[in-house]
Amino acid sequence: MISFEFFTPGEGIPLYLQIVLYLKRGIAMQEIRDGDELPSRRVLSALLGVNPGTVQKAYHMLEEEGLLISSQGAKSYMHLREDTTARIRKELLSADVGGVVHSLKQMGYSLEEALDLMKKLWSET
Amino acid sequence: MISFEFFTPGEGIPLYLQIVLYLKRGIAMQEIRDGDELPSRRVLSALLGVNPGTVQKAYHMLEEEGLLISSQGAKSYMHLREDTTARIRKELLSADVGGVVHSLKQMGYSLEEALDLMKKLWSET
DNA sequence: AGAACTGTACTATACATATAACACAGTTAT
DNA sequence: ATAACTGTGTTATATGTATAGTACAGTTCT
Repeated sequence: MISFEFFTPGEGIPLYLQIVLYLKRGIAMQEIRDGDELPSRRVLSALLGVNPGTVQKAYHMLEEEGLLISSQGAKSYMHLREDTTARIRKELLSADVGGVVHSLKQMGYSLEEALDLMKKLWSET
Repeated sequence: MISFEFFTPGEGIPLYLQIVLYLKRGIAMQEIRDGDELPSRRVLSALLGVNPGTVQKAYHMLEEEGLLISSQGAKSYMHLREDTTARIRKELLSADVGGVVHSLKQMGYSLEEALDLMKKLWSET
């Protein structure tokens, strides 16, 4: 059963996307594998303190991406092919890091300053 | 007059916040200085192709932060004290880079991998 | 004084997000 | 078979974001 113990809701980005993102990160670091069982919509919504419809929206989006399989009445499972992990990993990286590179460049940072900054923030957290 | 020629609208984050962010980045890199004149609500909205109310929301938020001064009928100007630049710079960095450091750590990346990744994306863009 | 600009403030509409409260059908375990 | 779970769908409500259109008051320039 996939755990959500490290899920920490943030701000500025829709809840259902945060759930999607959390699971994709789990896929990227291979903590979530093919066939893993997901909490039901009702259970997860109670666990996270959000609406069942919000969880449904997240699960449904993952199903449309082919990462999740669900059928009426039965439990839901992850569906990950061999090349899926690498694809998700690449997708997340370009979205996460790419945005920051853009910001730092616009703020006039050099690559060296950006690297130093990342080192500093990495050790602080 | 403050220029918006490098403003490129993104997705997933509200337009009025993107305008606020763009100006704060200009402040952080000291391209925008105390007393600088801003485009009027109508002019900027036409320039960016967005609604005047969206620009007003952005300007109003900056005014509430004390970074902008506007009075009825007159033009709007930036209002930046000595310590403001450093404060904004710090605020942006912790928000931008801090979020990515968190993501990369959650995805199981090492500092070295993160640095390599930033170098790669820096040269690509 | 008049024209053209400025900020400010409404109204109405539309869409996305999130909530609550249901209902119904299929699966699983006892 | 029954109970308790599962996925799926509906309705209604509320809030935030973004749009269009309009209006009014103050400022600036000629």
